[in-house]
Amino acid sequence: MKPKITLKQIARELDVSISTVSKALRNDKAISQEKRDKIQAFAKFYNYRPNKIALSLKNRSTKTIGVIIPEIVHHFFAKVISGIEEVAASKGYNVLIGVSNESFDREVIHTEMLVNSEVDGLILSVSKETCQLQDYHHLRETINQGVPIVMFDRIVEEIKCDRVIVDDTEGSRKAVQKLIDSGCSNILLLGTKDYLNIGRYRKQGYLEALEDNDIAANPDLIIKIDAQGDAEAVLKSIEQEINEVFAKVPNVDGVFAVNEIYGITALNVARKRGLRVPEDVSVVSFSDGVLSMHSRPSLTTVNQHGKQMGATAALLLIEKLETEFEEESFTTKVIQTEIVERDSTRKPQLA
Amino acid sequence: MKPKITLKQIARELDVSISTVSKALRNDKAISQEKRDKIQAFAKFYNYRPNKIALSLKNRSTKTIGVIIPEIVHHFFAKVISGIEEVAASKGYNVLIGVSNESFDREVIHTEMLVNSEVDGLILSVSKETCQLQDYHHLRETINQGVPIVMFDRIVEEIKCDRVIVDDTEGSRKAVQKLIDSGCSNILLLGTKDYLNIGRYRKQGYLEALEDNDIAANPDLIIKIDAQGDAEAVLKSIEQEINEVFAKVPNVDGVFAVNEIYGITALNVARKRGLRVPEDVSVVSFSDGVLSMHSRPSLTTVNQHGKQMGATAALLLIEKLETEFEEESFTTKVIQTEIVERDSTRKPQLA
DNA sequence: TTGTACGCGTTATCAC
DNA sequence: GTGATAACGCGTACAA
Repeated sequence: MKPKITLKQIARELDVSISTVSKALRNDKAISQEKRDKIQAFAKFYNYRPNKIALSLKNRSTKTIGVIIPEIVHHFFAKVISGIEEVAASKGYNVLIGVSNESFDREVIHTEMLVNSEVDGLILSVSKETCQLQDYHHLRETINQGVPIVMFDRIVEEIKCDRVIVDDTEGSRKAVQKLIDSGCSNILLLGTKDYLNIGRYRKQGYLEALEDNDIAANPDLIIKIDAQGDAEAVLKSIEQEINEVFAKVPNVDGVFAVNEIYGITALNVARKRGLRVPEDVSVVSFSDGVLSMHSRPSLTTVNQHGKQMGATAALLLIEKLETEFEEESFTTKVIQTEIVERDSTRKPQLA
Repeated sequence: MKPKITLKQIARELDVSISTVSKALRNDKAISQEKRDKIQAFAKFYNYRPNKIALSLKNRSTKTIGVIIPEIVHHFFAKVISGIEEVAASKGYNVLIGVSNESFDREVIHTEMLVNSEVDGLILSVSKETCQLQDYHHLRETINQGVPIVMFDRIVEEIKCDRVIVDDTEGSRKAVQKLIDSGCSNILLLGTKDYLNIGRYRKQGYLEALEDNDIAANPDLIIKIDAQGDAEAVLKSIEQEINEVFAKVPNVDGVFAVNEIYGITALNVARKRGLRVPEDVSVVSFSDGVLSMHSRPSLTTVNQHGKQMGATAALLLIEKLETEFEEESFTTKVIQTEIVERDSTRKPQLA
């Protein structure tokens, strides 16, 4: 039954000035012990809390971090947010979230809304559409307005800002090397369109690993999936694409998928075709989810450490926000991936 | 290269008063057409945007909704947020997120931070710990401060507020009925501790379905999982519990799990024991995730419609925020569940 | 030791 | 038509 109370009300109630109350509450020795005690007790009783909006206006800082992601119903992004949230909370920051839904327009709208004095800084992963359109004016303006940006995962190389990325190329290389080490030589790459950096880099890692081992790349074994629609439809379409490859190139003995869904689907398709996993065909995928742990056989993955990415991005941003003299220097943090070996790959054949 | 610009700066630049600028920008006919045009052009050129913080202070409304959830790396909650976000964005609201991590203290801290003039209203699902401690002072205070609350999923019956819940009991009843219809009679319930409403209600639905069909409940077939720790460890422990039941009661022919993980795990355990799914044992689970679609066989589930829950909660809240005369009336919306039939259950035996 | 005045950016009211 | 003023809630430099 206590409505919000302000300094002014306390002042009137206790018959002192507002600034006396303000000082008393910050325990300013200029105020007599007696008054301090009295005011503090009163404030405590009425559960006084400084109005954050007023403070934000005064301090020109909202202690709030904006986060814009393409999609929240996605384990990777959820993990990133959890990392951001944890760090932010520990440093006294709030997290304001916008979801672009892979749309350029919504990304721009969210950026403008958030940057408009609502957040001190922005963490974002650009939408697919933005990658395609290559229109980054909203990001430039944000930075010009003095709001620092940290990009993660899907970064834009043309924009100068702090970045947190995964060692995509290296992660892929390691994954494919693992397949090769366990005896695979006809390795299918389940990738995405190249306009996404992750699609490009992961393909590059795949190619590097082949080259390292003097295996010629087979174009038939590189497919770029670009399915759209609802989940069930996408699944069907992926299944079909994979099926076609298996039909065309019967001696496929390894699959490297750029994400978990593709990996699981490949695994299921292979088994439906009567192939044993991992005996006949091994599967590794990049991963951001929970599917790999629960599939049968469980899926060997390249762990992206989403939570760590989020935490790193938040630390980078808060550090920038809290250092006075901002020389124009930008950091790029590369989060190392890690292969989590499960049952969809064979142990390396030692000699 | 345009730093933030304020009314004051425009006024000085154009040598008029601040209020003239303010009026001109809102196209007030009191200002001469000439000046209006000039000011508007100038403002547009410098990309003027009213400072939201100042507006919040003035209007005593932040156009921001606070959301507190126990866990964000969880498909169900991610979906709820996506529903909230979508509705909020369409109504011009922002979403501020706090994650309690199932901790009472963190829930309280987040509540206090958010309610402290930062948000106009709160949407929340209480943490497990809060359910156990039954300490709801932070929620009461929030409401007393005039900040409306909408609870979803994990609600607190002692607190009067709007609610969005799933028809847990009915959903469970339907699921178990489905198992019975397809010929099951020894149905294992994989539940959780009763202090969570969802645990209690889902068990109740299970019991109701049995009773409806004159099947006596077997205590050995009702287990309450309460695993904690990291994901892999939890998984092992669940597997073991399920294994023990199968060993003790060999004629189990159906499993009803209160969540997807338990369902998938049961499915995997059954198959590892050489049982065929769905021929020997059928499995149905409540679901909030993506596992069910990708498992083999795919899992029949009770869909919770998380996104719809979020959207409904947001609508309820915004409606309350935007209606002037708030009579003390609270709504409880029940979101209907829906059985999504996949391959872990047999088709009903017709006669 | 306490109070006054000012500014953060905005809008609304009222005077000129 | 236009501008000065007050108010939202706070903190702080400065005056008393």
